[in-house]
Amino acid sequence: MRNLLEIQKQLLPDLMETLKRRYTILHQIMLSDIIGRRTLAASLDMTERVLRAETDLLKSQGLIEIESVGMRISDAGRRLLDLLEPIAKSLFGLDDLEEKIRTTYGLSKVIIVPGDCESSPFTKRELGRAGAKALLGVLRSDDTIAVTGGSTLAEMADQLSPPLSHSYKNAWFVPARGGLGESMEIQANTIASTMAKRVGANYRLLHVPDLLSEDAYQSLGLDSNIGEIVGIIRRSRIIVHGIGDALEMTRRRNLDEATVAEIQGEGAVAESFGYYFNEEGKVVHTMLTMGLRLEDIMRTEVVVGIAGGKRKAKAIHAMLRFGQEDILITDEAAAVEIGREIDNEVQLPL
Amino acid sequence: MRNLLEIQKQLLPDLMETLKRRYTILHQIMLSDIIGRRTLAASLDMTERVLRAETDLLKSQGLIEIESVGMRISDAGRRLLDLLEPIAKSLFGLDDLEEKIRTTYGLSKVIIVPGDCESSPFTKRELGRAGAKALLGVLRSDDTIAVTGGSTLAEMADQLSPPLSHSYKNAWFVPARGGLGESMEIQANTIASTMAKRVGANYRLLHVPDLLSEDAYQSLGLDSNIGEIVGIIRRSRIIVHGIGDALEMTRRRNLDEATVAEIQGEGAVAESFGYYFNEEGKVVHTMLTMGLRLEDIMRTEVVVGIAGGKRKAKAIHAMLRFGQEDILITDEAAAVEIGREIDNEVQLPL
DNA sequence: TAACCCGGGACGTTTTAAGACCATGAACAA
DNA sequence: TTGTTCATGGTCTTAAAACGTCCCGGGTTA
Repeated sequence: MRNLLEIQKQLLPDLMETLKRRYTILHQIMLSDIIGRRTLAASLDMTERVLRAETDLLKSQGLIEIESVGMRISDAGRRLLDLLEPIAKSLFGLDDLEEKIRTTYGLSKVIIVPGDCESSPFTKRELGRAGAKALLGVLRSDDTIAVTGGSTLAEMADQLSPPLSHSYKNAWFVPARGGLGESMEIQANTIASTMAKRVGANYRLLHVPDLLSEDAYQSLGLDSNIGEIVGIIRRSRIIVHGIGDALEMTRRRNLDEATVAEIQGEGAVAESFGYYFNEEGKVVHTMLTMGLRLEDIMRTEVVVGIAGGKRKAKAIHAMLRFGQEDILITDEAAAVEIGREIDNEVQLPL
Repeated sequence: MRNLLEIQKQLLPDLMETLKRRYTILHQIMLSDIIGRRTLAASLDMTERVLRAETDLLKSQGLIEIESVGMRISDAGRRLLDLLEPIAKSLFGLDDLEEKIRTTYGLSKVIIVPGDCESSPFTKRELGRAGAKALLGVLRSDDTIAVTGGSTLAEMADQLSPPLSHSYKNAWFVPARGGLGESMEIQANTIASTMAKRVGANYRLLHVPDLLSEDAYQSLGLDSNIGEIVGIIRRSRIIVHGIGDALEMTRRRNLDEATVAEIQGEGAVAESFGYYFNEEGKVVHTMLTMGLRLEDIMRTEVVVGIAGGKRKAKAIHAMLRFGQEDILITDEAAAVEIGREIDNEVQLPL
């Protein structure tokens, strides 16, 4: 059932909006027993004219009856509404959840794609698409954008397609951090260059390992070339970062057991751009690396976090508590978990 | 799955059109491997510009890839097509069937509503709605319309709602025939008056029984009042008639056993406006009654037949072979049967 | 009976879709 | 190598649809 909608959404991107709108109108008419056009328009916050177009359609479909005293739902309309209810629930459910998360943590935007990244590669792709769309929504023509690595970011880069007739040839994509000992495709460097190519922008790479010894850090810091690119990175207006589970990231970074134990001992649950966060969103561990620093993130105008899957819910939630996110892209599985935790928190003080 | 599609058809009738269009385009691109805009536009009979709008959208959805050599379907597009196939079948199946029936019997229009009248009252209602819509499509402001009786016609009358801003106050609705010994709601007289009222037209009634003795026929024929209304009936520009199973109609008319046996013996399968037809569409039995005669039907401009349900498929088919129909409104159950029979016919000569 | 709200009509404005052309570039055949 | 063909993508103009807004006659209600 739900599946069909997802399929159609690809061919009819504005299907959901229309469906929601008409459902809402029909629903409102049902609730109101009988209601006039102007009153209805006001209560739904629509202009009279567009409402009229919709009600004319509903009438021609036999879903409502229009009389001189106003509009009322027909039997067919009532039946349709019944059939539509479960669909509408899930349709509006995510909206509500987006709004809840948004207001709770003061974000400017939250996007939840239906499904679960962990179980479906399609959902992961959708997550990437949503991220790409969100990025294009905030991207200006001469921006500098710092991106981290990770498979989700890689997917996002793949899904990034330049909008028709808009030039980003003065924009710069840079990696937020150095390279991890991982496959090429999900390196921050790779992602920065892919994104740049896809939208017709420029890119700079940071050729240093993510994890540095004190010595190496000092000596590399003196390199003028590296210094320059780090300077660019730190002045980014936009950061797009994945969010990782702390434990998983220690493994991916191949940290030694002592360090892993230390990080775990500090209660770290989330990792992003080289910092480890505990459940309260406090930084509990910092890695000595080149690239973005905590203070840069604080002053960055647009911080876009992107991650999905139930297993990452805790980590995402920690990042939200950290409080620097502006836009969150996640999936239903993670969002539902986060919503649950928000409810628990609210109930505790009672 | 199918269910949701039906719901959407009600709430999003316009989106279904675009869904079809985009599916067709995507499908064609898939079949063509790689194809240019102009070539594709020509093969789909669209102008280049509107095709371009669609392909731009398909591209932005990541369903096709546009290169300098032309357009080709992407992996995601191919997957989507697979998923969409069963849906498209039901979306297009009926259209194809309509066209097949239409061309086979030289009709001007065939409308098939999804479902089965016999099993679902909703389908019957839809049949009525479709009939009403079709009638309004051919109705002029000063027409005379003859209608028969029957439950389907009654439903059609109920679903008839006057189109916005069009006056039929010079139109006349008349019954095609006299009254049957049946319930009031499905009398031709009742239906004619209901329809007339609903579109703001006039009506005349024919107060004679459907079945007449020779004597009665002669004497009533001399009545000037009846003569006048029969004259109007016979000059109708439009006839809307139900189609009945022959056997069933003999029962409804309460014919005596001898007559029933006679009609059956003649191979009658269909009944409409008082005539019985065999499988080949030949009139095999005529009832002595007032109202429309065969020769009137021959010269009538617009003959609209409306009936549904698998059980009536044979009868409908016989009427099509009779060859006087212009518009046929039926349901999926009957149409599928008819389609099957057409296929058999075509294959026989091979 | 007066005030109010209804649907439906009308109209000017704005936005969107469509049509028509052209520039440019890759592929291909001579 | 060069000319031709067909592709995309851009732009300009025009036609049409959508929209905001106001008004009118009619029915309902206080």
